[in-house]
Amino acid sequence: MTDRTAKPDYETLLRDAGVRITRPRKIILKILAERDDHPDAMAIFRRAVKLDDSISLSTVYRTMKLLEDRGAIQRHAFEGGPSRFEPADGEHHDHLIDLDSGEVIEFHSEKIEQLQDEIARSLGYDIVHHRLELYGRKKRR
Amino acid sequence: MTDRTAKPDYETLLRDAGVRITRPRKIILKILAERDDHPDAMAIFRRAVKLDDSISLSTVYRTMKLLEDRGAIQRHAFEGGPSRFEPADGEHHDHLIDLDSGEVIEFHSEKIEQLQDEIARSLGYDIVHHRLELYGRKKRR
DNA sequence: AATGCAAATGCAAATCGTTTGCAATTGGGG
DNA sequence: CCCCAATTGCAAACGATTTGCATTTGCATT
Repeated sequence: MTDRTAKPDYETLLRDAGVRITRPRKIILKILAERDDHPDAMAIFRRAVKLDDSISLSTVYRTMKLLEDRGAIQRHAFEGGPSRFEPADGEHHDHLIDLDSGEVIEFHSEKIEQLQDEIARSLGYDIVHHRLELYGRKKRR
Repeated sequence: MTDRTAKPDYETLLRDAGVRITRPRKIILKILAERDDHPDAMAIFRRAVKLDDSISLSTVYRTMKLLEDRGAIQRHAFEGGPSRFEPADGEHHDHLIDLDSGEVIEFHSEKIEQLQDEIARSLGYDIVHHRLELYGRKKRR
């Protein structure tokens, strides 16, 4: 059976797509594979510099762009701050952002997805993509 | 009976809240009251200059900030472009953005709202606000 | 109607996140 | 191991928005 938790081997995938696997790209891919949060470009840059202090911020931005175009990562522009990224493996989900900590919690509701489709259809539109973000605070108990 | 389509008289409301009603602010309020789209700061500035060519873009930005803080308008950061605004009267709604024209269509789904609440609650959060945007294209028939 | 003064303005310069031009470096196919 | 286009680092440019500052202006007060 297929291991649904296995991360795709982007290094190979990208090389096969004609993308050069350079030192900076290797490092950024590694950081993305190991992260368990939703870092922004600067956070990725900081982590990258620890592994190779010659990496530049523009390369991080360029690489994020490249990975996004290739469908390897997703970019999220949560309100206020800079874009934050996450690998695009796994299934679609939406986000709950903790207003106090900035922490991002993922969730998914098939019901909501269906309702969105119905609404768009009834307005004469096909959904290309959507964005559902809940901004909240931990319930004090 | 109450006229549910009546726009609040922001001029009076603001003055009573200790905000000075200046020439630029009068003009911007007028533009907002008459608009039927979701203009960004530059669009509002362009319309304002026609009524008083001494208005500056920073005043538009400052006024949008002030109105937002006072709850008189809502700011929407749709993907890609600059923030766009709309008066905060009327009931809550979400947005469908036409990817080809940039046109914004408003909709509301009580069912989706309820589902959101349920989800946040089950995650231990209170929703402060949320953002639901559908990006789509007109169905070709 | 004239006065006083904090609030608001216009302008230009600064900021933030991100992109880009360019000369120097490098991956990886031949 | 050569070659050359792809990629890099750097610095400068970018678009949206904010800010410092000297000047103007609402408007509460005489």
